[in-house]
Amino acid sequence: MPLTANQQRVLEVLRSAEAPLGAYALLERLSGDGFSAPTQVYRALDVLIRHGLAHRLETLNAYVACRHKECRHGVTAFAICDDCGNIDELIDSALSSSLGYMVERRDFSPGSTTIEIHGTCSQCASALPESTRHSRVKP
Amino acid sequence: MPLTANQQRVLEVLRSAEAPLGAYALLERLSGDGFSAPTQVYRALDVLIRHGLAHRLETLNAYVACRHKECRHGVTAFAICDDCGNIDELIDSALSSSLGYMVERRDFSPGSTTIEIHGTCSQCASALPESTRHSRVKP
DNA sequence: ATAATATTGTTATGTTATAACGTATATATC
DNA sequence: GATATATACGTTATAACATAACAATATTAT
Repeated sequence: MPLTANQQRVLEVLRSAEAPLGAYALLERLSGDGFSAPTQVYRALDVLIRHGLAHRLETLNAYVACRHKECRHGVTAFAICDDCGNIDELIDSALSSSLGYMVERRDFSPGSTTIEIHGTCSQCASALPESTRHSRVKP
Repeated sequence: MPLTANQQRVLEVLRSAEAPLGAYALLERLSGDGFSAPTQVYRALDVLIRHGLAHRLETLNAYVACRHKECRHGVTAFAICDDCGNIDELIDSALSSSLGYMVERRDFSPGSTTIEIHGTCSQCASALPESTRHSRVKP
């Protein structure tokens, strides 16, 4: 399924970003490129997310490009480094199983699942002593 | 640790609610009781959440009282019924382990973790045939 | 070609959350 | 008790995030 010009542009900006971007941050980087209002960004994001090409991080109100070919897998967990803003997109079968069993035991029929783990990535942990570390994003 | 009057009131409203409440919904129910601005609600929520007496549901921008005595356990997952709005607060050691192994393998040092599972609870699933079901909250 | 579907740009508005300020009220420490 | 220190308070204003509604255009299928 082909993307429209606007959807392409939003995806490109997300892909070249080093950290998750909010909708208004995206808009800023796209203004002068035909984008002039938040609606346009949200619309493109909506399509990208439905196609598994981008993800919304609920705890940050921000968006990232999917790192995988396409994300139509089961459960995806996000490891979010509060220090450098880096996102790791984790797919783990043991985690999926645990979740599956847990909800099955409760007779709960799961739709979509959000998992976001805040913390410190290995690089930041080794680069900086605990005391001098500063949070770039909300914990 | 004792709660102030305002914090008590917010907690009471949350406890007597049947579904998660947004900050402005809380404010509405508390106006005429000394509350006149969102800041007051957010401040009380902040304390309640830090003390493990309430939780924020990131996918709903809403708040619930903790169902446990006090929630200073490890990871808590929320099963959110999109049909009736009911919240189930799940603590599962297998899930915690899976998460623990997963991040350990990546040398990620976890702080707080958010897990929210949208879907349909058992009551709603049996009460209504799939086709006639309507979503009360976002999926 | 024509109908049905999706996307576009624009304007306006709704919803959620925080900043900044001065005041008040507790909680310790002396 | 007096004094410092921490929190909590109410108020006003504004920031940040997201959607509604509309008319126009472009795409796709029949």
